[in-house]
Amino acid sequence: MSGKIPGMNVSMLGSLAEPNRMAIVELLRNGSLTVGEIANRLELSQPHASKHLKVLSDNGIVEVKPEANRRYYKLRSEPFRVIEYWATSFQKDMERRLDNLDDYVQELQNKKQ
Amino acid sequence: MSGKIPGMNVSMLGSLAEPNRMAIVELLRNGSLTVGEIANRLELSQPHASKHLKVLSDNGIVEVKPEANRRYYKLRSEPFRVIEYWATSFQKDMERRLDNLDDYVQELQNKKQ
DNA sequence: ATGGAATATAACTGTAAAGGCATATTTAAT
DNA sequence: ATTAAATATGCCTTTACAGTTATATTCCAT
Repeated sequence: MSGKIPGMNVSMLGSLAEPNRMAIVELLRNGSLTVGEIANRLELSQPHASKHLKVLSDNGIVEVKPEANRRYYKLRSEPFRVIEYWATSFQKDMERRLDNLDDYVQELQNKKQ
Repeated sequence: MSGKIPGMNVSMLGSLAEPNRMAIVELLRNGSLTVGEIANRLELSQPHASKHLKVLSDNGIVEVKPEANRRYYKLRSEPFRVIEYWATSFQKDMERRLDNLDDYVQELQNKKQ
């Protein structure tokens, strides 16, 4: 069962486009943390932290490792590879268009009519 | 360690994290387009397209070149460079942590208490 | 088994943003 | 001058989601 290659999708981006969730992600750069630790450091209520972590988890940004009472959340690397690839592809397209002078050609065509 | 990435902010990500705006951005891969062309191809109302373009413009994703009656929108490259750099920095941090066995160390520390 | 700690979740509220409609503004053409 | 085309913007409604509170669940310790 070859897993489908997860592409770029808006909901993944959306999960990162929220201040508290971005703060969580930045916090997890340094390694895994429990819900309580995350809530404490970011001064969020526990349910609030859990909710944001669920969004991040549903979008594949983080993964959980239960350890007795606690749940350790940590970043997954895949979404960041996907985002990097996506962003790079845009830069390549833009460079290519510059090389081919598509802009200039298109501009001329537009002025023709 | 590993501070914030200059230029990366959630509202920029948020401007891309909406289906119609993502569609606009993908459409603009091929070059600049007018509001009307964008609205037609994506089957959006003209005001709707204009509104989304304003969000993208306010966040530096696109730039405008007025040409008589029309306004040509095209992608800016900077935000994509910023996003790529940001995503790359996360992968580097994760690789580094793997190399340093930070996970293991942290796990031990956590179990100590 | 009982109590407490850590976490998840359901129900609720408030607010911000998407989407639609009408209109203002700018420019070209006649 | 007048008309038409392209675009922006303001107002309105609806929907989505962040945030709070209360409660349920799970696990450990005694």
